[in-house]
Amino acid sequence: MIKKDTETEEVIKQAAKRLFFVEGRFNATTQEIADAAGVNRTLLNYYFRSRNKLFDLVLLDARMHFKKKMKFVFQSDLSFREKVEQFIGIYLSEAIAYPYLETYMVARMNEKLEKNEFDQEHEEHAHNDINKFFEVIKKEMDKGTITRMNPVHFVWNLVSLLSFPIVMKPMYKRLMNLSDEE
Amino acid sequence: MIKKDTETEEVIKQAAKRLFFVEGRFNATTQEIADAAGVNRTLLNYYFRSRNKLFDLVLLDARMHFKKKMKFVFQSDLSFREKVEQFIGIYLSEAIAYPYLETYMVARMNEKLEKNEFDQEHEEHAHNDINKFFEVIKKEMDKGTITRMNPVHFVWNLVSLLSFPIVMKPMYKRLMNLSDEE
DNA sequence: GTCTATAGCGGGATAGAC
DNA sequence: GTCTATCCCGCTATAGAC
Repeated sequence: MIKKDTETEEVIKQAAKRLFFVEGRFNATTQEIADAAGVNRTLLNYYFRSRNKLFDLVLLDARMHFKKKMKFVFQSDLSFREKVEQFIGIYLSEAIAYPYLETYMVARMNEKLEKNEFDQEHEEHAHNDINKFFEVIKKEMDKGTITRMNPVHFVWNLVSLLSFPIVMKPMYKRLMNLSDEE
Repeated sequence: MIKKDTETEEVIKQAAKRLFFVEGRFNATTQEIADAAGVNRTLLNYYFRSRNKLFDLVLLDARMHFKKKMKFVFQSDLSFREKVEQFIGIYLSEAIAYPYLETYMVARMNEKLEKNEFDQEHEEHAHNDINKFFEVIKKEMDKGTITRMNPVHFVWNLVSLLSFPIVMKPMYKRLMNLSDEE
């Protein structure tokens, strides 16, 4: 059956996303992805040229998606407190929807660093976005709303508390007797 | 050259440890490990029967090592505050010596969960140790030294703040312009 | 655009000589 | 205990028919 252009492509990407970020199957083979998508394995090559390209694309997609949401919050005219609350809200809902995303990013990044395949391309944008956020925090400290500290540390602490439980869940769920109460 | 019994075995294990936990090369092949150890590839099979067995063994070793150190602290007669400080100290020095250990554990664990290969064996011991720690914390709350809360959450927060930076370092080092100040 | 068939390689594991 | 040679499998990628 002939599908509308790029439809199959999307199906494959969604399947890959689910495998990687929802189920945590980091070393999924092309066959497994194809099965999950309900398509023939060779179509992955047809659409994405290689396994690695697909991996990169899916990861990039996820980052863009998250960034767009965040940008929206920070460019709004909410109060600082509201912005942070929004940030937390989005962060958590994303993390619940894609519990393995962060772990996957770390794993992939290590792989790349090993092979010196790291691409600077999208790095500068990230720097800009984050630096803007730092500026906002600094202003807030000048106002005395939050304790003065290195803005880097502020974000760091925030993200630590939010993200760690997600990353470590599969592990500590076993070690302690936890339900999903956190 | 014939080496003293189990010496080569140790060399291989050390090499694997370094690759996994220090360099973060999670998908290292048997060949790479052998090269790093300066031995023939087939010796890995000779000593450990299979790649997976080696992986498991190295991981188990690391866990034991950490546990032993921790046990020593908790069985001492230090004050609660001192115990926590010791805990933090050990945790950080371990994390600096083996920056990828935690990430590796999470990655391996996901792999195992995928394949339902999870072994309960060493789980009960871990439960016991952690439950003891929980008891200590509870007593401390009764004394009013620390805010009353679920002990699980106390440990959780502590470990979050300690561990997250280590796990995420390779990632955020790139995103922000960080040295190793943390 | 989708499939079948096949090439080709890289990796894990084992046999057997030394 | 260590090495060489070899087997075998799983996976990616591509050629070519439909």
